[in-house]
Amino acid sequence: MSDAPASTRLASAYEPREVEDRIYAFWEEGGYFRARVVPGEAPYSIVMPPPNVTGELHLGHGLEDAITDTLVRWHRMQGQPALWLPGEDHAGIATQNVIERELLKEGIDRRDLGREAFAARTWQWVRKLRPRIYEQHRKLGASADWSRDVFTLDPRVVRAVRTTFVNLYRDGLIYRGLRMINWCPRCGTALSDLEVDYAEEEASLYYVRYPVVGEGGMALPDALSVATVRPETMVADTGVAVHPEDARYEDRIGRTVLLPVVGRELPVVADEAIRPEFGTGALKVTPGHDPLDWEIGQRHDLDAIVAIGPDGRMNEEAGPYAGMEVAEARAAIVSDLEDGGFLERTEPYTHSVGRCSRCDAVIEPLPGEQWWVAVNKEYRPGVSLAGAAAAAVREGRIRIVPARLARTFLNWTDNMRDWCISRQIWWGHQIPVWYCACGETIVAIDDPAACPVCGSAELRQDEDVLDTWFSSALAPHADLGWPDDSEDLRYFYPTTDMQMGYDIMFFWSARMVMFGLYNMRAHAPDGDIPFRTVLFHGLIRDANGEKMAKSRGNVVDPLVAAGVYGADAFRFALLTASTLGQDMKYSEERMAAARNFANKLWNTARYVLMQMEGRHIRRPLAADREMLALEDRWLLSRLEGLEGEVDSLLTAYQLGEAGRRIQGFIWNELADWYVEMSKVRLREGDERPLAVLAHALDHGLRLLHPMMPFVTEELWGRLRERLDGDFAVALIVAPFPKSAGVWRDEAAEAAMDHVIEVNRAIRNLRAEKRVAAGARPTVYLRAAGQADVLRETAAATAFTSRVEPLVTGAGADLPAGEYAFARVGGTEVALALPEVDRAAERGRLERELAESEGQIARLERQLRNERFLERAPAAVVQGERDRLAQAGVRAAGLRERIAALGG
RNA sequence: GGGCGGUUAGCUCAGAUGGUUAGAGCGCUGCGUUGACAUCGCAGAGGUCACUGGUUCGAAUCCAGUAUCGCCCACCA
Repeated sequence: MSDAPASTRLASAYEPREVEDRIYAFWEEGGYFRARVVPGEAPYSIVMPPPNVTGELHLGHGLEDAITDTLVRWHRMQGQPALWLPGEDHAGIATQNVIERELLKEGIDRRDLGREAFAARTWQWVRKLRPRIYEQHRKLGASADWSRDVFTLDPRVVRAVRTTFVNLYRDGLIYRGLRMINWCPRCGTALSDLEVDYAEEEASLYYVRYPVVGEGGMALPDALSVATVRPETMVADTGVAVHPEDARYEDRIGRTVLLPVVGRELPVVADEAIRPEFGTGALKVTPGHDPLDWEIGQRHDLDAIVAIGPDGRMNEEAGPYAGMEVAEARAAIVSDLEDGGFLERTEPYTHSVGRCSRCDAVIEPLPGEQWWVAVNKEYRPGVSLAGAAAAAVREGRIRIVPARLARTFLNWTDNMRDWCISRQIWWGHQIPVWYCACGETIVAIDDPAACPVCGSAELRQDEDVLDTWFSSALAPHADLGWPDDSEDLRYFYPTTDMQMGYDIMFFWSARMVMFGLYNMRAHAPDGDIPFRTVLFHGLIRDANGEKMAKSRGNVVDPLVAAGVYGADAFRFALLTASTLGQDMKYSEERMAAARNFANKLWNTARYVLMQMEGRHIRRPLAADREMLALEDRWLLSRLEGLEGEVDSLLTAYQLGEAGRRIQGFIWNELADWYVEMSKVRLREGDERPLAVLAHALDHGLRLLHPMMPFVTEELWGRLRERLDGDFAVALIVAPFPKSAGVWRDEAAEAAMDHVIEVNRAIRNLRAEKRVAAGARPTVYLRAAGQADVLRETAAATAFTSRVEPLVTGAGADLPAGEYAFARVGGTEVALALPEVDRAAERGRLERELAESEGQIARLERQLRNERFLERAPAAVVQGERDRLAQAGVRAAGLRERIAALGG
């Protein structure tokens, strides 16, 4: 791009398609994404939340790329070695489901294929998907270090996972245990609590009569009623429970009831967990199918019968109902209960039903042998996985943005329960545990060759794989090389920032903190945390506020949006659409607006470059300030103010606000005012604006580059050829502007504000009075304090407002004739008119007077308030006095003019 | 049952530590082809900042409460 001929004119509209690929290739060829280790320099590092290899990127990834790339580029431009570490996630259940669906299309069941072949097939898919994911990131301009790309099944990650597993196991933080689990019958695996989504669903509450058994096993006419939403689990009932202090059932405790239909005798036990006010106050206890019942069963030594199989069908324990789906069995049992006279009544009932977050199947609570992480067990005195994570946030070692989400984070870590990490699927990190026929269990990082006890080589590896989030939890340190003591790990860890949607706060951030602190604990107190700051962005919904989902058909492909509007526009639109932590609605209009901004920037640059054509420009020096015109000093002062604002906003992660301010400067100050004012001077041979234009464009492009990298790089490349000075070879590595404070000029800003307001007043009068567009009426500017300023900018006023301005003192007389009047501060604007509608003019002036008097009344009230005078800062009080004085002058002028118009 | 967020112009949203007459984009109205840009320019209309009370010289902003929409967490038979 730097070899573009200097005479090349820019197209009149920005064409992203002709720029983006070329610029991205230019960056890659320059190696700018590759982070170097520079001892002594503080690095910046951020790990990409690895997209699942299930498919293409969605809008959320687009937003993440925009956020991350902005931060990385900003730090890179500040000279820091900046690492954006990309990756992809194998996404166990999600990917397995995708492949299963693919196979199903070919009529193949994965079980017929076998584990090995299934994995081979899935690897094939991964090899196809990863390049597509890279391609998408590239289109969006992501300056990630692809040379360090990590896939969560890479051998080195496998080693990190196994090492973590073994260490946790040896510390007693991983154990195998029989517990109540969430079973997805569709996926055929256990799930963690987080992977179950609960939703209210309409159901029925069945009241069922359990006859009381008398002495000798005779059924009495007496019965005990229970209420249940799951009558099909009756076949696995092993007791009935009541509250110990429930007077209604006092005499039933310890007796026996008869399970209808099945005919089994069940003990009546007393348990504190029973809520006497619910239903009948008596609970049928089914330890095999309900978490609460499981606990009650444990306390009272009741058997756990499992009557629903892993496939979600009733099994042989269900007797006559065996083989039925749960719903079928429910209907059949209800019908049988009715026939037997056991069904007392049925009421409609709404309760929450858990469904698999991956496939939406209804979750069955089942007892199962699974691997667990003991999150609350201490591995050092007073330190547990969950406790350490909470402490890191409480103590401020890890900062959460927005801060309010720290409460949510802590609420989770403070109440965390053991984490079920084993999954009965094939795609993932197989658990590094081997069983020998002799009974020995081997837990090891490397595959063992033989049993250390009996020497047998006949070892069977545990068939389960780990929860995908187990490997994700290692992301920062494992991606940087842990368990090796790699140079990257030493230099880039702890990472600086982390960024993700708040929806995966618990899945990912909390677990990364737990495992980071555990695995890196030798580097405590400061080197153990996985990241210093974690940002949680909101979710992108569709234009109606609905969650985007493939099943709803409302997803927007980021590449399509970026293709239509340009990657820069896409990024800028998302960054400025909302604030961190807040959801946003996707809006085509916003995309178009951002596209228009890119085009505005393009054309502003086009103008500047055309003016510079054939010259070499020296940038303005603060020492020459007195040589510059008012608007020059104004623009440079505004620019420097902007640089300070952008710096503090980006430091505070207020990316959107920073973007809006840069846009405001470029469009409303540089393009709308400075460029317009420069035209007249340049035409008359005053070349001073060139240096100012070039400098403002240069810095504007630098400020905007992190958010809109393509168009800025393209333009900057053309600009640097014509600017003197020691320039970086590319904008991506050019220094980010820092406000040096040399150009701040409050007097110039105040003066230009006045000039702008005067011009606005003139144009307003023109429009109101319907002065013909081509007419150049005289305008008298009777100025009190700002006469010099108005004279200095008179040529610009003449040009931009299409008038002949005459600046006079405040008291100067006006030639006879008709005028339209306006007042701006100490300046009275009198626009000469061919004729005037007296009544209309009088009405307008009276409206203005009323407004002015209202303001005066308010200010006087304020200034009579002694407490205000006493307590408000002097500057504020003075400001109010000044305003009152101005309002007085304005009102007086209006009254004078109304009088002059006569009755 | 706990916790959190939203409520600001017709629409979508900004308003970081309380301080001019509350902003932007889109939309709307009027005018405009002045060689950077019609993906544009100029001007304009449009808001009791959800409501009530409080703190303060001063509140969209801080506090308490209310309404409403939404989200998260919790073993709601």
